[in-house]
Amino acid sequence: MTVVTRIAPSPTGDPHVGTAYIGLFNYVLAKQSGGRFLFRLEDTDRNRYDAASEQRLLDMLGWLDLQPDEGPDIGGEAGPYRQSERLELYQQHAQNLLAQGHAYRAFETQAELEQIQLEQKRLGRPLGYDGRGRSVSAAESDRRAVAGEPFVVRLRIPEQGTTTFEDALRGTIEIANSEIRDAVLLKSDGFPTYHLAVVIDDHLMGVTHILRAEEWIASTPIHALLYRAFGWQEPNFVHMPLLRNPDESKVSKRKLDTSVESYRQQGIVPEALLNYLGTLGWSMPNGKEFFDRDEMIANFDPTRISLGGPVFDLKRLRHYNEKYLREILSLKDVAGRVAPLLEAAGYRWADDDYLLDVVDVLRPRASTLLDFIDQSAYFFSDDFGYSDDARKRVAAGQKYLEDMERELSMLEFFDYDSVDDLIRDYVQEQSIGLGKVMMPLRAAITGVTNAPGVADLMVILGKQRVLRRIGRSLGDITSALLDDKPQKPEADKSDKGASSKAVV
RNA sequence: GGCCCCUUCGACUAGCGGUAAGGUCACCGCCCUUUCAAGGCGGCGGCACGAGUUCGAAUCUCGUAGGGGUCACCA
Repeated sequence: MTVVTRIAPSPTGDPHVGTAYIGLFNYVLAKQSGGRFLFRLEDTDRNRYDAASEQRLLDMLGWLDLQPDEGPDIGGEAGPYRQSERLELYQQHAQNLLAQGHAYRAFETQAELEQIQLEQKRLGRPLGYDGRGRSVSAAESDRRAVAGEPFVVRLRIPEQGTTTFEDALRGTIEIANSEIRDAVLLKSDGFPTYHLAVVIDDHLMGVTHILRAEEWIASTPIHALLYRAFGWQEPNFVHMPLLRNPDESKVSKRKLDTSVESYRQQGIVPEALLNYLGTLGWSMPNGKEFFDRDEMIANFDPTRISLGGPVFDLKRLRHYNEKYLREILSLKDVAGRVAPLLEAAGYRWADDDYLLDVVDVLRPRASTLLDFIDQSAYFFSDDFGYSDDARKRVAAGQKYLEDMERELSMLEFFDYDSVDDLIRDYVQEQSIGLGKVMMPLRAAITGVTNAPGVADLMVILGKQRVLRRIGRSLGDITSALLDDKPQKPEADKSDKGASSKAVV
C-alpha cells in the first residue's frame, strides 16, 4: 500500500509553527515508505479567508524543504486542491447522505440556535444542538427547501450506542453517541464544514494516513461515522500531541511567537527549525539529537512518538540554531546566507575570502543570522561609534596604543603569528598584563569591548585599517572628539542587539 | 461542568519487569582565556500519589490527583 499523507491548512493569518510541525511528520511518514505528501487548502470559511495566505503557506513549505507532491500550485490527479473549487462535490455527497437518511436539513436560524444555547445554560443542561430538526418530516423539509428557506445539513448521529475508532498511537477510542452532536455538514451558504470536506477529500484523494493534531480526537467520531455512512474504508488516524505554550496550554499567538515567517526573519535557519520540531514528541532510535530531514525519514518510527504535549521552548530552538550556525552548516553555507543580509544593511566587501573570515570569527558568538549583522559593523565601515566602555579603554591605554601604532606600522608581515608575537613581546618587556594592551586595541579598532580575539580582528581588518583606527582613536582622545559622534549610533546598536536577543 | 486524551529532572526526552533512572537545553560552579563568546570538566534536579499483580516495578492493572483538548453554520 502506498502511503499518502497530506497537510491541509486553512488560509488564515501567518503560517503557523503547528502547521510546520504537522507538515514535517506527514512528510516524513509518507516519504519513509516512498509515498506521497499532498497539500490541500481548506478554504471553506469565507469569513476568515485570507488571499495572501496560500502563497505564504507554500513559501513556508518550500523554505523548510517539505515540498508537496500534489497541491494547488503543482496540480495532481486528485485536484482541485482548494476546497472552494470542490463545492459541487460536497453538495452532491451531502445530497446522497440526505437521500439515505444519514443526514437531514435543519432550518434553525443563528438567532434560534443562540436561543437554544441560552436555554440550555439556564437549565444547566449540556450545550449543543439538540437534534430538533430531525422531527421535521421529509415532505415538509423538501417543501421548505424548495421554497428557498435557508438551511444547513446535519449529520444524523445514532441515538444509541457508541462510536469507536482506532488511533494509531492510542489504540481504540470509544465515545458514546449521546455525547456527539448532530454536526453541521453543509452550511447555509452551501459551503461544507471541515467535517464533511475533510472526509470526502481525504477519501477521494486516496489519503491513507490522517496525521493531525490531538485537538481533532474529539471530532474524529463524526468523521468515522461519515466514512461508514458513505461506505468508505477508514484511513489510519494518527493524532500528534499538541504543541504547548510555556504555560502548557495549546500553542497560541497570544502567548508565543507562532509565526514561521517571524522565526525566519529573526534569522533562524530552516534546518534548525525543522530539526527542533522533529524532536518534539519524537526521538531518533539512536538518541541522536541533531539530524536532518532525510535522517529522520530513514529512521522514522511512528511508535516512537511520545504523547505528552511538548512545550515549544524558544531557548531550545535557539540552541539548535546555534548548533547549525556554528557546526553543522559549512562556513561557506553560513556565509552565503549572511551575505544578502549584510548587503541589505548596506555593507560591502571586497572579496569572498574577507566575508568568510568575518563569518568564521563571528560564528561562535551568533545565535541567529541577524547576530552577524548586529555584531559586524566595524568589519564593513570605519564609521562606527564607540561605546562608553570602549572610550574608557582607549583613554586608559593611550600610551600602549601609541606604542602599538608605531610598532605595528613597522611590522612587515601582518599575519596572525607576527601580530600576536609582537603584542606578547611588548607586554613582556613592559612587564604588564596582556589585557592592558589587548583591551585598548580592541576598543580602538572595533568601538566595542566585546568582540573576537584581537589578533584575529587585526589580521582580518588589515594593517592599513588597523593603523588608521588606532590613530583616529588617539586623535579623538586628545582632541576630546571622542564624545561627539558616538552617542547616536551606539544607542541604536544596543537597541537592536537587545531586541533581537529578546525574541528568540 | 460532560466527554476524550495525557502524566520520567524547570523544559525536550531515553527507558519498555531486575538500570547507580541515561542524554540534551536552561541554571550554577571550575578550567581555558586579552574581552565577549565558543570549547572542556563538574554540579543541581525527575519516575504525580495510592492501591494492587509480581520474588522484583518508572515500566503491567485499577483508583485518585493534576494538566490538556473538545463541546461553532472555525478549522
